[in-house]
Parts: sequence; structure tokens; C-alpha cells
Amino acid sequence: MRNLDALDARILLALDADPRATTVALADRLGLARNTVQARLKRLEEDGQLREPSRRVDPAALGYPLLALITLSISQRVGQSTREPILRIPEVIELLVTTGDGDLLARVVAKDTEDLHRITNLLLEVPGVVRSNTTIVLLEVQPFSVRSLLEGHAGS
Amino acid sequence: MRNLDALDARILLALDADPRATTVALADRLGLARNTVQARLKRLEEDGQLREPSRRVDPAALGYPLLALITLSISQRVGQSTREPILRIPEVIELLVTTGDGDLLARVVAKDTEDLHRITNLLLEVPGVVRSNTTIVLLEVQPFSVRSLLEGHAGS
DNA sequence: ATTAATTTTAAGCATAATGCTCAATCGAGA
DNA sequence: TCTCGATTGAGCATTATGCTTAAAATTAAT
Repeated sequence: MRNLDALDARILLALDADPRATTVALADRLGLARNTVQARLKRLEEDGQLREPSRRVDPAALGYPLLALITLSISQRVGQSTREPILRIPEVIELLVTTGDGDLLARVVAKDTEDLHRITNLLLEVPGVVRSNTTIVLLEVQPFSVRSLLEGHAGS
Repeated sequence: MRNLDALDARILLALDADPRATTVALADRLGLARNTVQARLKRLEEDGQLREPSRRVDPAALGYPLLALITLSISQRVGQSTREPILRIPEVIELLVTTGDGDLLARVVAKDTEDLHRITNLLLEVPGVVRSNTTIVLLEVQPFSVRSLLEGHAGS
């Protein structure tokens, strides 16, 4: 897999700024030929650097305004078998295996604090989960974005 | 803002399963008229439930295979002024204000552990940051996805 | 049960994007 | 200077898009 060059980064940045932009619009904005943009995008996708787009659904707009990060401690023996039941809880929208005091980190949405309490109890009922630690997200200062990363590559 | 009905959820699910799907393809797959899908999608976007798509760039494919979650404790007085310098660090790809023992949670990518050390030091140099706690992500069991949430709504 | 309102469906149409191919041109490096 | 890879420009058939209009179907209310 090749590394990104500056042109790749510029194309990805333009796409980040306007994900709806067509190939034609990108080429126009960047002052490139349509074929060039089309070829680079194709290669970026083939190389796995540009994954499928995602249509972003806002959980808050779905009625889940509460976002929490729940650290879960898992008893040694069970290991992987705890993940599946956790993922079956619909409100768990992301699950990471981590180092540190916890073993799993779950990103959880909820309708309100009572709902969050219910979900926390669900998590504690999962076999192998011995402890949980809930952190509530008060503000998403910067939602997930790789823009700053790309900017470094584009400046060369 | 209206709540999602089952049809909305089904459309969003189909879009989640295949984000590249055209309106025509969605209508075909769901057995609906193109106009119906087009109108529902338009309304979902107008209501803010369906945000702009995002082209997903994999940080690992960009040369940042290490993912860490860094909890930052902030001294009382400074508050918001710490956020800006933190966001200027390119490797910070997400920043949340949280309750709990930390005050900020930064999602950080790095080229390797040494790079992560460098970034941690950068964070500690930010005025107002008094303590940091780094957790390394070993595995993304379930990347961010609202699919499970939507499935609940679609089943009615 | 009948009426009213909303939603879905169907068709048409102009414009634009897409995926593709081919050949010419450009640029950097051997 | 020669060569290889990337970029460019053009063309072309197919398809999606955004939009409008009107009929049919569904739902809610009286």
C-alpha cells in the first residue's frame, strides 16, 4: 500500500469539506482533470485508505440525546464471550477493547438518565462484567474527524 | 421534528448496509417507489436526522496504526481556553467534554508508541492541563454504528 | 360509513454524473 | 535523450438526479 502524497491528501480534504461533491466538482475545485481525480479516488479505495462513505445518523435526532462512555471490567476467564451479549444491547453504538483499569469501553446512547441507568444494569448483568464506570459526555467539542491529519500530508 | 417511523428506519438501515446505494437502488430493494424514498430522505435531511455523508478515511491506512484515548484533567480556572490548543494537535481526531475524574477525553492516533509519547507530552504542555491518563485501544470490536438502534425502530 | 387529508405511486423530462476507453501530452529520472 | 508513469482531454452510452403533475391508496376524523 502506497503512502498518501500531497495530491491524495488534497483530494481527501476536499472530500472531507464537501462529502457530497461529485468527481467533476472535485476536479474543478482542485484544478485537476476529472480523470485524475477519478483515478486517484479509485486507487485510494482499492488500497483501503478511503473506505465506504457512511450516511451519518444523529442519535440525538433519533431520541437518544444522552451520550455516555462506560468502562467495563471483565473477569479474566470469560474474555471474548462477553462481547457478543454486550453488542446485542442496541444502545451500545461502539465497543473497544482497551488497556488500563477497564477492559472494554462502550459508547452508549440513552433517552435520559433513567434510561442510562437501565442500560448500565443490563451491562452489569452480562456474565463476566464485574464492574462498570460511567462517564457522561457533556459536549462533543470535536466529533471524529481526520481533517487535521490530512492537512499535514497536504502541505508538502 | 417528527419521530422516525418504521419506514424511515428501514430506509436508513438499507442506507447503512450500503451507503453507496442510489435512491433508485434503495427503492428497488425496499419495494417502494423512487419518489417515496426520495421524499423520505429529503425530509430526514431537512429534519436533521440524516446528516451529511462522510467519506471515511482510515487513520491506520494513513500511517497511524495506534489509537489511544487520553483523559485530561483541567485546572478549574482555564476552562474553554484549553480546547483550542488541544485541537491544533493534528493527531487529536476527537475531543469530548466529560464528567468524571477527567474533564476532557481526546481520541488520539499515533504512528507508534514513541509518537504517542510525544503527543502525550504535547498535551501536557497545554496550559491548564494538569494530568493525563492514557488508554490504548487494542481492538475495535464494534466501530461507531447506529445500526442496532435503527433495527429497534424498524421492527414495528 | 363517508369524507377529508396525507402518503404513496407512476410517468415524464431536462440536466448532470458516471464508468469507461483511447490517444496525446507532460514530467521526472535513468 | 529516452522511457515510464501520471495527467489530461475528449468522446460516448448508461444511469441518477431533481423536479413536476396526477392518479391511486392509505389513514384519520367526523
